[in-house]
Amino acid sequence: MRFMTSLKFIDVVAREGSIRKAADKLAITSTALNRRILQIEDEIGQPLFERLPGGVRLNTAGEIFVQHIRLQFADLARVQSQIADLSGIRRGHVRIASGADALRRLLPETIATYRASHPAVSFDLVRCYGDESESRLFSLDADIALIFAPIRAAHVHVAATLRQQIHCVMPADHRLAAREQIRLRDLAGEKLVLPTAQSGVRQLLDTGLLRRNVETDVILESDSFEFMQNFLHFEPSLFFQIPIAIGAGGDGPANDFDPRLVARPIHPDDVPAGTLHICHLKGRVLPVAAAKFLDDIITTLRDSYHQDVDQ
Amino acid sequence: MRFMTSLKFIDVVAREGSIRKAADKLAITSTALNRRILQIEDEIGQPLFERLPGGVRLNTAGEIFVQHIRLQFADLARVQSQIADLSGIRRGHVRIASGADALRRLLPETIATYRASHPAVSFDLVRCYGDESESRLFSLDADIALIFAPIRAAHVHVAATLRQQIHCVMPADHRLAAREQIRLRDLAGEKLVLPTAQSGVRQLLDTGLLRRNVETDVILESDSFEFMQNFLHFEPSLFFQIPIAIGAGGDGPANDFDPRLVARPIHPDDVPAGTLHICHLKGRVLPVAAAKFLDDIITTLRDSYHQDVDQ
DNA sequence: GCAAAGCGCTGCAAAAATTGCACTGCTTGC
DNA sequence: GCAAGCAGTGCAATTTTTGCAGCGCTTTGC
Repeated sequence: MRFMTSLKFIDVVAREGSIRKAADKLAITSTALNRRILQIEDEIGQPLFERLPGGVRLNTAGEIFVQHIRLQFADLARVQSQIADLSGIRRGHVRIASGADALRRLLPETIATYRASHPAVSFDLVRCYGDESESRLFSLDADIALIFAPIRAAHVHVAATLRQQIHCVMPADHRLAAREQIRLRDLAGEKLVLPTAQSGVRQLLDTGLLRRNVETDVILESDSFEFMQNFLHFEPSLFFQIPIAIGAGGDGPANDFDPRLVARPIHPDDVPAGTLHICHLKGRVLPVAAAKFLDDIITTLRDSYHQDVDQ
Repeated sequence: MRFMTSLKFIDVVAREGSIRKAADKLAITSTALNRRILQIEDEIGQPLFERLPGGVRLNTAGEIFVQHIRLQFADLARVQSQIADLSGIRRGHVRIASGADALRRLLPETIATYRASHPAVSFDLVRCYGDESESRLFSLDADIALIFAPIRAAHVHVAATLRQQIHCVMPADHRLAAREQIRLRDLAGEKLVLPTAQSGVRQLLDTGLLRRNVETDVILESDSFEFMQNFLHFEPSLFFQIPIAIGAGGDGPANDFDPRLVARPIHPDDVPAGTLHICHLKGRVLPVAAAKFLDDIITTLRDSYHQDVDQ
């Protein structure tokens, strides 16, 4: 897209924070890039960047303009996929930002199903915590975000929510495995494996544990659910998940939760249920492929996971 | 805006329906323009125009793309005015499409009041009928439309509505001037001066007259309310207006309705009240100036005209 | 029925722009 | 106080865009 290059250049400079670095990335000389930026600033009538000793940074006008640029790119992509649709090709690209919770089963399954009927649609999946997911929506680097945490920013539109009770995962022969529900006081003295502090699961757990003053033994902290689950086979301990991450509740053939492990819900009086938010940027027209995929996620949750989905 | 020229060119070609005509308008050669269009079609991967013997016409892909282009231009204008706002200049431009009804008092008064506090904001006013107003919103040639007629297109967002009973305007010494309300049967044999068939007032009147089979004498048809009002001084006859067009109801000093004429409402059982719609394009973020002006119109109607405004 | 006019499109040379190189002035970090 | 890294500038090379002349085509008018 020749007519978008100057705009793309500005976007990259804004991201890199330096004209020279951006020029490197764009495979042109810094002088050419510099002049393009000066020219556009001239056309706008105001500088878009502050010149700092170590590079450049967007000023307020630049922030506004770059946001406009990113929206243009996203909208152009939408228009292109819409035009491609006309010739029956049905191609497109969907960019998702998701917490680790949805990576075990929900997203792999939904994406595979979607691609079965639309093989020309490609996907981008970035695993990140709630705050980054939100900012990815805002910078239009993601079309859809799955966030298991409270939503902070006003620019996020929540298309659907799903209540999830935190479960305690343990070896099948653990003394707590006999219980139907776990109380927090049961965890006293137990060895815990916890997700990092940024995780929504951890935040919910922490408030419960702090309030009740339960003395626990946190032996491991990780941002990888897979690692934590594997760890349990080597040192008996407890870790925590939400149902969609466990894969329980799904009725497909691939309920792949490890048979040597069991999951028991924590009593809702101790730790309240959290909310999985399925979101996109407020006021944005999603590309056809992304809009359709968003529908698919919600349908999958309702039909296959038998979960109450609020829309 | 150098980086928008190619897009502007496509927009103009689409409007002109011919590359050569568009090239004339843009003050370049048709060959240069032609090649720019071929290049963009190449980048899009599909033709945007059908080549006809007498010129070119947008195909479906082109329709989608041109709509995108126009939105970009409108959004760029919004961004620019937002950036200008930062430096405290508060400039901007508001484009209005309105029926003749709002031209007597509502728009002059509201625009003047607005400009008193924002002297750097300029206005564009195009007088047109409902259908054209709607298409102007769609082609982003207008930010705001005032339409006294039913809304047809789905892409129009109605920000506020105002019920308006049609009034019959006549010389003060007319035999009907004594009545508080006019019935359609009173009009039998009267000489009528009517707005053109495209006008909302005319459409409402026609359905009433047809249903009741009233025999009338239409001596004049015009699209100019001013002309029709002046005509009444030379040949006693009846013409029709809605309150905001008469200027009645306003409590400002400029109730400029001609003292030699009087207006009497038509009985609502004969001709139902019509609706004035104040609209903008659905899903569009209006430029700051336009958004503020839209608020002002609604406030003026509510406060100064004491009209019930539905939002 | 045939010429004239109008249309989109192409080869080629001129004009205009963008780019890269060498270099300046500036600040920061060691 | 000197090297390194930054944005910006003059100038020549390069790439892109433009204009001219002309082609093939269809419609219009006599």
